Amino acid sequence: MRIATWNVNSVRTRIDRVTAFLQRHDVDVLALQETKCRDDQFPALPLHELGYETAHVGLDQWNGVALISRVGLDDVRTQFAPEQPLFGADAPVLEARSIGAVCGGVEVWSLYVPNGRELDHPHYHYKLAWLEQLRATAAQWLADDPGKQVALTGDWNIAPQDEDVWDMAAFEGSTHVSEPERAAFRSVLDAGFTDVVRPYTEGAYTYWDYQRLAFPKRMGMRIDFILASQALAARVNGAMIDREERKGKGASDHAPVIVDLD
DNA sequence: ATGCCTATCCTCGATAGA
Repeated sequence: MRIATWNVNSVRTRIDRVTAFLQRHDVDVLALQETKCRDDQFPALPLHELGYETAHVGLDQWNGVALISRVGLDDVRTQFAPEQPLFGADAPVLEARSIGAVCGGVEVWSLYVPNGRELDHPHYHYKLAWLEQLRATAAQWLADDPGKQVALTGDWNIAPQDEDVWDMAAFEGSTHVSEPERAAFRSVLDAGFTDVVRPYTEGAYTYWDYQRLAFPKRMGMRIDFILASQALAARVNGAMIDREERKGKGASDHAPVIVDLD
């Protein structure tokens, strides 16, 4: 079975790239982030025509996450826990940042971790609270069922190690590399999850800014991850980052991340 | 060195992205 995750940065703009990607890599389950549309705007038809089921949650033009599967799509949930933090000063809202379902016996989550914006911004505290609740929830899943096969996939908006950005000096005082964010990411690993892609893609990035020729200059970041529970990690036999997908006109600023299971 | 930012909408400027 092959599972992929991709911050597509608008699914409507890039639906042709999505269908081409699914076919090019023979993908069974694809988790999308930043679909940037409402449920009624999600382009499900071309995916159904290829034999995939779809589940999507999107409230407006911001955020939005989806699961696309041809190996089953059961028990769909549009928040990882009832306690998933809300955002907004006046009227806090549950943003469309997580969707999970059981696909071919694996519980797959498409996660879009809040960006954080600035270190002193309310969004940064929201990001840390969101990650802490995800950790607590995922730890409880494994406490209830140590053999559970779970994939926490998506755009984590954290570069966990210095090698995950092209130049640490360029990120002085920025989000994505701060110690609290890195500690939050490590705490998810400590809860019983493993980055199953890194061993196969040493030194690779998953994101390159649209500006300043970042992609050809190799000024990238590794911020998209597939974390697997122990039972799932034991099935992994390969992984890759589809850097080709970042090339050309109309590319997302993120590349898809793929993992292969026995 | 696959290109000098891109997507959205209550759209021509503001907001968000990382």
